[in-house]
Amino acid sequence: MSIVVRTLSDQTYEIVRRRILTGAMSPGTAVRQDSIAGELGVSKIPLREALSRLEQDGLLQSYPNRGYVVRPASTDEAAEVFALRLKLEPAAAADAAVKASPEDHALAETALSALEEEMGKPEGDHITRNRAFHMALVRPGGHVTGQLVERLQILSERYVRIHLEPFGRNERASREHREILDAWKAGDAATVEALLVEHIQGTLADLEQQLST
Amino acid sequence: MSIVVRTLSDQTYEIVRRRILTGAMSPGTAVRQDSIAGELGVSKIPLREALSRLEQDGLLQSYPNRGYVVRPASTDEAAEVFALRLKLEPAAAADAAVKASPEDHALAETALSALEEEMGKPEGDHITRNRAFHMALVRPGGHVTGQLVERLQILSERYVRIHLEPFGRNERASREHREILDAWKAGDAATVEALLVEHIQGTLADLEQQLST
DNA sequence: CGCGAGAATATGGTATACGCAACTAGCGGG
DNA sequence: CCCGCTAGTTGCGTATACCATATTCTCGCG
Repeated sequence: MSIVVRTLSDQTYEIVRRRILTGAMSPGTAVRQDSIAGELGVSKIPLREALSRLEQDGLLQSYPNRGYVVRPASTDEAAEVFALRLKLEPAAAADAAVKASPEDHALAETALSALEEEMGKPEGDHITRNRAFHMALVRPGGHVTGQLVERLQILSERYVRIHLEPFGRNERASREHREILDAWKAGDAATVEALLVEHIQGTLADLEQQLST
Repeated sequence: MSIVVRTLSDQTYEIVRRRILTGAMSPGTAVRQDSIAGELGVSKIPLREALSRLEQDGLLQSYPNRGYVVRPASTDEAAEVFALRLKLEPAAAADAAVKASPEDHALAETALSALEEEMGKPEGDHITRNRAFHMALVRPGGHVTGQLVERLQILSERYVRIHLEPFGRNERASREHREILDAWKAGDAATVEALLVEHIQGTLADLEQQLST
């Protein structure tokens, strides 16, 4: 199915990204290239490629001759990211719902199954699966749109992971996922868009509630 | 002013990007890492970092163990990119108009002057200046928004450069730039948004006319 | 107590080597 | 005659070693 062979750069990218998203590398910390490379057992080329990609993702910032620093997270940025998601993602998914092929339907169904399975486990990484599901809804609509939405999801993941994961996702989100996928597979663009707006706003509301405490 | 010290990776990135945008490296051509590195007089690390960034920009595509290929341009993609620009850029500029500081005003004014100056020269690179001006209007609004819009501009630049540059930009675009900047500096968000929609649609219309011939 | 010169550190970059995947070409068999 | 296998070749991905330079730290001196 998906690409099995991934380069070391790809794997390094994902490992470091996870560290940032989970807060294992907290905002403001400088990235020590030698130590991370040694720790992961890779050399500078794949490591630097990974860092370069993370900078474009907005998770790192580079200062010439001083290296990379983990970009701070802020409530302002969270608001910006969610506003952009609301502007792009529902419409993109609605558009994709019309264009999706049977294989796309199968992929989305698989993604949701994987997510639901992971929701059961207490230590499961359901946030990654959640992103995969959301992306499956958007991808058939267009390559560029998909890339932009994915980037926003990566950024929003920081906030969701930090503030919402500890409490476990509520049942509402699961129910909504099912409804969204059903409308999506039926090609019902308007319903997909409406449900997704609601769904993202729901996540945002949960987030704001946590942030305000 | 802008950062003076730029890494070799940055410079390599810009050189290769320009080659792709101008069509010097046409879609479908494989990127021969050794030859390009030799030609530019850089080693693999900066070259590969540049290619990695260009892949995220959507200008290259990598196939593991087979290297990078210049991504094809298509009318479909052009339509997608312009639809996204219309969805994001006018609102972003309108938002930025409200937030912009006096320094931001000065930067935008400078960017427009630079653009107009370049418009006079027949061989001038006014497309790069055009992007800089558009970005100056958006940047004060938010970091993430700015990055997304910039990415869309880079992609749209391919089509503008190939299909519109040979004919020189018309007078209308110049007049519109002035009007947009005036409204922007006045903080008149609604007008900025309306004018920018019109402006982008105008470019798109020119493009479609060229593509249909 | 402040400051400046040198030491220590880390980044950015080069050169080189090597394994391995993927393309190519030629050879042999059905 | 064509197909499939095999050997050679190309070029990517990665590692290692090394250097130059910019930054940071330290420590002694005024």
